[in-house]
Amino acid sequence: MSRKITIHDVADHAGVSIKTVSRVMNREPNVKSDTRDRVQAVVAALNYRPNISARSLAGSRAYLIGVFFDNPSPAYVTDVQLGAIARCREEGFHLIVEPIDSAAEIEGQLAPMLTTLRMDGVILTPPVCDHPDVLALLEREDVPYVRISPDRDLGRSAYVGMDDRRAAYEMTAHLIGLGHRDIGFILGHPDHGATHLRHEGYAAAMADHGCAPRADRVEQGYFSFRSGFEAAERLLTRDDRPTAVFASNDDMALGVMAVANRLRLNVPEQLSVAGFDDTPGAKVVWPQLTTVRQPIAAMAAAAADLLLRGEARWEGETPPSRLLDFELIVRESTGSA
Amino acid sequence: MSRKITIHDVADHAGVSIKTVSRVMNREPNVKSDTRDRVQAVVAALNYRPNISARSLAGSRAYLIGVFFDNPSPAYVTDVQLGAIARCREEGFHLIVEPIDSAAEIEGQLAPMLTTLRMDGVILTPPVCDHPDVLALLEREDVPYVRISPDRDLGRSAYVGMDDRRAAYEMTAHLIGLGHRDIGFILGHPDHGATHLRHEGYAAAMADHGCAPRADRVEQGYFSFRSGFEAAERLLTRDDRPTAVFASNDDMALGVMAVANRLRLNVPEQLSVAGFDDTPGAKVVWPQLTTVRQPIAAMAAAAADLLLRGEARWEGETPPSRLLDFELIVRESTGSA
DNA sequence: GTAAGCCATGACAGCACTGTCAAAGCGAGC
DNA sequence: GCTCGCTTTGACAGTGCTGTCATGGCTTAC
Repeated sequence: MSRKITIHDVADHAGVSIKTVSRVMNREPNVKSDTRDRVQAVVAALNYRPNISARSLAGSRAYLIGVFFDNPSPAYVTDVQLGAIARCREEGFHLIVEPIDSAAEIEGQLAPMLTTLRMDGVILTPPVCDHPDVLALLEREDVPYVRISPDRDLGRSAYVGMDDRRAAYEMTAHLIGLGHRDIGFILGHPDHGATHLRHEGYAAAMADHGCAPRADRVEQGYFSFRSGFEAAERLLTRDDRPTAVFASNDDMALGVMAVANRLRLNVPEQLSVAGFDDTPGAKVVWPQLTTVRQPIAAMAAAAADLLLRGEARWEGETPPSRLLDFELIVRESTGSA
Repeated sequence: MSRKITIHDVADHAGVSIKTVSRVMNREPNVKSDTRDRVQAVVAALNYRPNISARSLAGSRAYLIGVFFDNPSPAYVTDVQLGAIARCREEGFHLIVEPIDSAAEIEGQLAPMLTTLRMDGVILTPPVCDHPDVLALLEREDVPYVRISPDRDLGRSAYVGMDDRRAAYEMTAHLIGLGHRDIGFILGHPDHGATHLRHEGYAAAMADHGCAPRADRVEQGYFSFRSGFEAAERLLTRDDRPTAVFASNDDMALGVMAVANRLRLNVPEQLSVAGFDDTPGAKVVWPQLTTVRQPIAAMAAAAADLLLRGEARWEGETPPSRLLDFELIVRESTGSA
C-alpha cells in the first residue's frame, strides 16, 4: 500500500505552500481562483484526504458529533443515527454513538469520552435529554448539545421536536370524524413528557367536539405491549365498551389488537385502534395500524444541522429550536363507527 | 472552564518526564512500580485523559472501530452496536457507525472515511459483509475487518457467526417433538446466505425423523411480513393444511400469525408457528412467538474482541473465527399437534 | 508619484502525544 | 573495584495539520 499522502505532497505538486492547500481544503477566502483550481486538481489527482486527527489536534474542531441514547426502541435509535449521519456527511463529520445507562452514575460514563474525544457537539434523545446530570456535565465541559424531546421548554438548550399534543389532537379528531364518540385512551409511562402531551391532545379534541369525558375510558399504560394488552382488557371486557381505542404508542396499540383478536372483535369493523410512533411493528400486524409518524430522522438531521452551523451555542434570550411536522398515517385499523 | 490538562501537567506534578507518563498510560513495561504508582496518583488527582487526536496522530492507532451496515432491521443494528461498544469501552476505544448504501457505488462512500479516520478495524454485518467491493477496498486500504455473517467460509477474513443450519434443525426437531409431522416452511430471501442454511436445517431434521418431504410444504418468502403473509395464505387456505409452520424469520412468522387470526385458527391449538431471530416483534403478538435467538450483541462483542486483540490480522492458513451458540426460545406459539 | 490599504501567499510555531535512541542507574560476576 | 548487561528514565524528533503573523504585490486615492 502506498504511503499515506499528506498536505505536503499536495503542496509540492501544486507548487504552493501547505498553508494554501489548507486554505483551499477549508474553503477559506482570499485564495486566487486559479490557485484554488490548481490545488483542487492536485487534490483530486492524488486523492488526498486530510487526516482528521491532525486537523483536530491543530485546530479547534474534532469533526465528531456524538449521539447519546438510552432508548429501548431500536427503530428510534437507528432513525436518529441515519438522520444525523446524513447531515454530518455533507460536512465531513462523523458520528460517535454512545449508549448511556441513565440509571447509573453519569460522570463516570461521560466525562472520559468527553475529555478524550472533544466532540464538537452532542445530540441527546429521550430519556437522556432530560437527565439533569447529563446536561450539567455537558455544560460544565462546554460541549454544545441539542435535545430531541417532546418537552420543549427547558429554555436552556437548543431543541428539536414535534408537536405531540397537536398530533394526538388530530388523531383523536380523525377518530371522531369517523363517527366515534366514545373513544378509549391508554396513557404512556408517567415519567415521559410525551405521555402528558398526548393525553392533553386527546382530551382537548374530545372536549372540542363535545364528546363527554369519561374517567373510565382512560387507562394507565407504560408504553409496553403488555401494559397495552392489560389496559385493553380492562377497556374491552365490559358491556359498554368504547368503539375505538387510541393507545399513545404503537406497542400498546398492538396489545389492544391482540386483545381484540382474542375477543373476536373485528378491527376495524367492531373496534378502531390507533397508535402513535409508526414503529416497524405497525406494519407487522393485520390489519395494519393507523398511527402518527414522527419525523425522527428529520429531527436528528435538524439537530445535527443546529450543531454544525454553530447555532447550538446561541447568544441571546432564547435558544434556537425547530419544530417539525408529524404525519397522520391512516391505515386499516381505523374505520367508521 | 479550566484549561485542558495535558501530559505535561501530569509529568510536572509527578516529577517525571512526559515519556514516563506516556509509558504508564499505555501500560508499557519497564517502569518502576513506585514511579508508576506516583504517576497514576497524579493522573487520578488531575483527572487526566490523554487526547485521542494527539495519540492517534503520533502513534499508529486511532482508537476507533467502525461498524458498517445496511441492515433493514433496527433491532439487529442496535444490538450490534451495543455489543461492540461494550467491548470497545473496556479498551478505551470508540465506535464510528457508518450506514452504507450497498446498492450504490462503494468507493465514494468508504474511501473518504477510511483514509480520513484511519480506523483500527471494521465490523461488517450482513449484507455488507458479503459485498465484494467493500471487502476489496478494506483490503486495499489495509484495514483489518471482521465479518458477522451466516456464511462462514469466505476463507479470507476473520469471521464471527452462529450455526444457522443447526438452529433451524433444532427448531424443526422441537416441532417434531411436539408431535408435528407435517410442517410447512417459509424460505427467506434467496440472496441471503442464511436462507439456504435454515432451509437445509429444516430439511435435514425432517429427513432424520422420517417425515416425508413435500415440495408443496415449502413456500418462497422474502423475509418480510407481507411475503410471510402471502406464503401462509398459500399454505393454510387448503383442506390438508400443515399442523405447524416454521417461518425462517420472525417478520414472516408474524405474517403467518396474522393469516391464522384471519382464518380463525387458534395458535397454538390448531396451528403451531415458529420464527427465527427473536426480534422485538416476537413479543408483541399474542400468543408470543417461539423463535431462535441469535446472540447478536455477543457476536458483535466477539468481533470487536478479535479486532482489539489484533487477531483480525492473522498469520497462517486459516483466519480466526468464533462460532457462538444460539438459543431456542420456546414461547406460546408452538404446542402439541 | 507616493502613501495607504487590501489581497494573496508563505514561514513558522504550536497542538498533545508516541517512537527512537541515548544515557543513567543498578546488580551480578569476576 | 571494574566491567557487563539489564532495567529505568529522559531528550528530542517527528506526526499532519491550523493559527498567527509577516511579507510582497497590486490597486486605489490623492
